[in-house]
Amino acid sequence: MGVTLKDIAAEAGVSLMTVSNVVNGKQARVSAATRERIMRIVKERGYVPSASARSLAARSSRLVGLLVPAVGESSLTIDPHTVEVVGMLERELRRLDYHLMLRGISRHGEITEALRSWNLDGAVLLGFNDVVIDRLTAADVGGVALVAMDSYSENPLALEVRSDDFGGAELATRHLVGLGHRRIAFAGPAFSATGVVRRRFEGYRKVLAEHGIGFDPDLVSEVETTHADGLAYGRRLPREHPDVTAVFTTADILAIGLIEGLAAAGRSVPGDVSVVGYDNADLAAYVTPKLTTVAQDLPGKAAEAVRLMMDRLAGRDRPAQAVSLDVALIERGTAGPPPAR
Amino acid sequence: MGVTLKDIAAEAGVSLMTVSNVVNGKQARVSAATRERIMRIVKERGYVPSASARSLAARSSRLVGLLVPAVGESSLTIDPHTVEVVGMLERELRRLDYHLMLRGISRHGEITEALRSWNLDGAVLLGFNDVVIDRLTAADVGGVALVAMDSYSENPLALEVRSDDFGGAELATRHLVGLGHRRIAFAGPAFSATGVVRRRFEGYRKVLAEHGIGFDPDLVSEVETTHADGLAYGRRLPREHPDVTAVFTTADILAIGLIEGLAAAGRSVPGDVSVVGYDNADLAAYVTPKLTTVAQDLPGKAAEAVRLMMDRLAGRDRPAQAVSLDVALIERGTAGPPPAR
DNA sequence: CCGCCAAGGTATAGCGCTAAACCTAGCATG
DNA sequence: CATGCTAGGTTTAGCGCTATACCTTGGCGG
Repeated sequence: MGVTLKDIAAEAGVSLMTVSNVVNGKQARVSAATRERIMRIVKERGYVPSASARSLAARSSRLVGLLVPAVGESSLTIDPHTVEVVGMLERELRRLDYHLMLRGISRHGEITEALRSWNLDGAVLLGFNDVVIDRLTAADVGGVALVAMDSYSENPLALEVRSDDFGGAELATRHLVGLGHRRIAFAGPAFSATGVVRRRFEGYRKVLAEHGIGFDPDLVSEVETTHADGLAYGRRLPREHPDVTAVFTTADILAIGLIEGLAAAGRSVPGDVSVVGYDNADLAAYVTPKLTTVAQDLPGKAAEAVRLMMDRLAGRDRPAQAVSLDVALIERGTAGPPPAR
Repeated sequence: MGVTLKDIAAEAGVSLMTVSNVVNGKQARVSAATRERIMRIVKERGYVPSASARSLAARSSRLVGLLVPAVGESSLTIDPHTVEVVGMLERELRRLDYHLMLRGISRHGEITEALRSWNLDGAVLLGFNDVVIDRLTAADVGGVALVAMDSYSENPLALEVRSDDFGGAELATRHLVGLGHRRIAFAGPAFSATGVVRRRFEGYRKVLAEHGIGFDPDLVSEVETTHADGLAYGRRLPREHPDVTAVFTTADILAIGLIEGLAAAGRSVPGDVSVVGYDNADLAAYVTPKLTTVAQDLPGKAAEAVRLMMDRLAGRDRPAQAVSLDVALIERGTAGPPPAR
């Protein structure tokens, strides 16, 4: 069916290797005239190299895995703010003539399997918690450039790209403190899920301490990153902690649920309670009032991931194996001064 | 580095083909005792088959492409409601032991290249307009099972999965008419982009006609599927057509922008103007008031796409090569009776 | 005039796997 | 006893490509 190197070689009256060299741009070995003749035939015949044959012979696949957790039989958990990163990764990699394989991972061993089976040159780990990354051993990932996103494992096998979560939390909390809030709650998922939440929590605590505000563990709530859980939290918050005037959350979707819950409990935002989200999802700008939130540098994240991976593939590792990207506070309508007593 | 069939064969004292047969579950050829011995060694040594070698030798890759338009150097255009479909596709395919390759397509020839280079068994075309699909010729796709999503090309080379766009529009428009609206505008992107919008438009027209409501082309506006364009449209609508009391839009995000624009122009939803969206995106439930919209069967879409593809791969094509999935109207808070005069 | 080198190739040997044809007991059958 | 069949393998011949070693020229310095 397909045109192969051999066909081209026969038509051009040269050896197969010469065609291979031309197709792969190995300039040194071929005269300009031959090269042009071959290229013309390649175009004419619509020759497309076989990636599997290449990968087999060259022991490099120019394939990068995009590994995403898949809980059991359920669908992939690509949250909306991750989608953008995926799109950007694909573009960057395509520019470098790499391809992306999307793979859900439900058991730990599947990471290894995917890497080995497809002979992946690299992989991006999206949304895995640090434990999974720490469990990867050198035996698992021989020679594969692994980039973990938003992890705080210090596993030297994995390159890491993340936002400055500590700094983002500082920004948000400082903003609330600056507006005059003193009873500021923290809502986010369990720490164990990923170091990200812990870093944000630590940023929050640090700012409280800086301003001499006593830390009250009661104001820290474990809330999943969903609208429903945010809603439930918002409903009970005024009852359980009527003195809370502001909430820092670790996700926009949670914040939006929270605001709806507060409304259901008769509290207005930002009149009675201020809310700050995290991620600056598109949707943050679509709700009313528009959400004050912390924005991550998504394009930067994708670009850094690719850069780190390419550096490792090229063997030029640099000292900094973990990159932390800047964040910014986006002030919109959900954070204001606390209500006058 | 990797363990190969040969290693296992040597250790088990059998030929390489026997191991291959065991690994691939070709029961007939191997005794149970041998099979178990081999499986044990396979487990012990952590053998993982090489996908490239398989794909080369077997002329089938168990790889499915997910082809998405990429405009020039820009990032992939996976809209949020598409992401869910992607996740579901991945899961379904993984269950069947297929893998997914995500690939942005910026030039027409790239579809062919991707198919051939990786020896894809199948591909899902996401978000391409009908023209692109019509341009695919048999030469391009020899033997590849192509499934186009949301297209209305009648190209026999492509299997097609879509929602009942005509019916969805009927549902929405009928709902508005039922509430008493007579001046109902239609807002969506240009028809040329995809047959989807045209089908929705036709559904809208049909219901108007059914109820003896004259069709006014002035009430049809070309608005891109973005918040910004919806906003702009909402701002100018009351000025240009003060008598319009309802708008049917082809996308939630557009509808949400529209509502904000109407508010800016001093019109309230649904008090002054009713709005119906399309897609039932998550965000439709997060805005205030919650958006009345048409829901598509996303899981069904993914499942049908995989089913059609597997049927074609197995050679059991059925007559219906295009599947149309049911839609449902989700009544929430943005559609009500027209204001009393 | 010889040795040597660079330029421009070619020949060979796989990469790891599978499809297909082939082999060989051992046993039942007519 | 020749025949055929089946179970349980083995052998052979690639799939399309790349790495590596090798082979020719012709030109040039010594």
